[in-house]
Amino acid sequence: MPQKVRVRFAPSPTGPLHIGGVRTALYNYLFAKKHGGDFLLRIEDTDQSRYVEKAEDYIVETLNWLQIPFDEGPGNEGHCGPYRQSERKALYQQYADQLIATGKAYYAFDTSEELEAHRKQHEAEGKTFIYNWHNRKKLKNSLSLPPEEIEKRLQHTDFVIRFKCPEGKTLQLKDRIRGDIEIDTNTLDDKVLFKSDGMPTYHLANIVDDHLMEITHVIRGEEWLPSLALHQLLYDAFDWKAPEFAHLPLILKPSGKGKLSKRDGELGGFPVFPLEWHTENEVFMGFREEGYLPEAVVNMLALLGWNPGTEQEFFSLKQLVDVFSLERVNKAGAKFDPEKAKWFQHHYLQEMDEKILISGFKDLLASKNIFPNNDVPKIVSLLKERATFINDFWEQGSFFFEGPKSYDEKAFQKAVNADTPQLLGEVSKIIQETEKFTEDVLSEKIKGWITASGIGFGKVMMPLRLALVGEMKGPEVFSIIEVLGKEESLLRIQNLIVQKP
RNA sequence: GGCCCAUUCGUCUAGUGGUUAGGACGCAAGGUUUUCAUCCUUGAAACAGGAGUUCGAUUCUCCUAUGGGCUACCA
Repeated sequence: MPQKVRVRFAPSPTGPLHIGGVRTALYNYLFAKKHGGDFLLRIEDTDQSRYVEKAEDYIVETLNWLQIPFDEGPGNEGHCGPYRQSERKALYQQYADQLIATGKAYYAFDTSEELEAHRKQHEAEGKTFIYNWHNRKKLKNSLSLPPEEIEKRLQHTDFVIRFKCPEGKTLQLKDRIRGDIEIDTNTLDDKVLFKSDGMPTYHLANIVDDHLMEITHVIRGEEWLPSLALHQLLYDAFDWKAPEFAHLPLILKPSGKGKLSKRDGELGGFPVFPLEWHTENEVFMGFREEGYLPEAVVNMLALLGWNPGTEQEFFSLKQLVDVFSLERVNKAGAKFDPEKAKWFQHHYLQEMDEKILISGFKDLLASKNIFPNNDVPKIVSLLKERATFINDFWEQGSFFFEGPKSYDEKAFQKAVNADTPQLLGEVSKIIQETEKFTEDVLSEKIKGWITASGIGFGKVMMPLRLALVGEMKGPEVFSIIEVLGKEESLLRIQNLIVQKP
C-alpha cells in the first residue's frame, strides 16, 4: 500500500509572504488534495536575527483568505508537532551528534572573521574559497586539530558542526519537474548544520523535520535546487528514505530582470503581496486590499508556471485540485503579469453574487459618508460589467451621487453649441411632464421627440449626457435619468444650460 | 569567478521528427452600445544562434549566447 501523501509549506517568518511563496503553498495544497493527502504548515524560524513577529500570523491569514487551509501546523496540531522549529530546538542536537558519532560531520572552530578573510584572499587571487575536502585539513576543526586541542576548544570556544561532504562521488538526483540531475560532490562545500547559537541551520532542521513529519514530497522554489545534493547526502547519512523533490520555477519581475521582489510592486503600482503589510515607515500593497477576490488570485497563480494542457483558463480551487499535476509545471521562470491578474479579477467579479457587490458598494459609499436610498442595486447592475473592482463602482459611478463639478472640456466643445440651451430646455419640459418615470418611458418620449422634430440625436444626446455625467461616459442616459430622478436631472440640465451664455 | 537550472509571439503558454506552430493577456482595426466600458469579429505578433543526427528538424545531440538561481553560523 502506498504511503499517504504528505507535503509541507515551510516558510521562514522573516516578513510578508510574496506571491511566489503563496504559489508554492498553493501547489503544495493542490498536490496534497489531489492525492488525498495532508498539507502541513511548518514555520522555519531557526534564524532568530531575522525573525519578524507578525509574519507567522500573516502567513496563516493568507492561507485562510485563499481558502487553502493546512491540515497540521501551528494552532492545529497533528501527531508531528510542534510545527515551529524554534519549539523543536531540543530535537536537532541529537541528530547533529549522531552525525558526529558516525563520522559524517565534524566540529569546526573557525570564526566568521577568519572565514571572511579566506574568502577575500581567494577572491583577490581569482579563486573561490570552498570549505570542503580540498582544504578542511588546513582549517580549524576536529579533523585537523589534535584531540586535546579539540576538547579544549569544545569547552571554551564557539563552534559549529559541519557536514563532511563525501569526496569524488557523482550524485544522481531526481526532480519531478526537471528530471535527472548529476552533481559532482567535489564542487560542494561542507555546509554548517548546527550553528554556534545552538540552533540548527535550515539544512539540518529541514531534513530532520521532513523525515519526522513523514513528508513524502518536497515541493519548493527553485532557489533550493543547489541544496538538493546536500539534502540527498543528508538523507543518506541518516540512512533515511528521501522524499521526492519538485523544484518550482521562480516568479520574475514583469519587466526587466530578476526575480520578483518587494520593491517591484511599488514601482509598477501593483501588489506583490497577498495582504497589505505594514512596517514602521512603509506600507506594501496587498491583493486583498486592492480589491482582488481570492478566487482570482488563486486562478492567476495556478496558471503562472503550470497549465492544464487544455485551453481552459478559468478554474475554481476544486477544479484545480482535480486537474493539477507536477508534471505539467513549467521549467522556466515566469514573469508576473499584473494585466492578466486584472483580467482574472474582472471575470470573477462578474461571477459574483450581486448582493455581495451591493453591500460592498454600500460600505464603500458609507466610508465616503454617502448613505443612498434604495438605488444601489440598480446602479450596481448598470455598472457591473465595466467594473473590475468594487472600487470601480465609485470610479465609474460617482456621478450618481454628486453632480458634475465641471465638464470635460473637449466633450463640452464638441457637444454644446448655440442651440443647446433651447434643445435641453425642450428635454427638460418632457422630463418635467413625464409621470411614469422609467427609462423605457423616458427613452420613448425623448427619442420620439427627437425623431419627430428631425433634430438629430447627437445634438441632444451628447449635451444631455454631459449635463448629467460631466463627461462622455457611463451607462445608458435614460437609465441615469431614472436613477437620478426628476428633480436632480432637471437641476443638472439647468446647470449646463447656464454655463453657456 | 565557480556550480546548477532554463530558453516558442511583448507576456503567460500549447504543441509535434513532416502543423497554415494553437490558445489567452495586452495591443490594433471593425461591429454593437448614438457616449465610455463590457461584449463580438478580425489582425499584427514567436520556435535565441551555430553545428551535427536525419530524406526532413521548432522538436533529438553538442557548442555558443542570453536569462535566472545558488555560492552565509539566511531561509
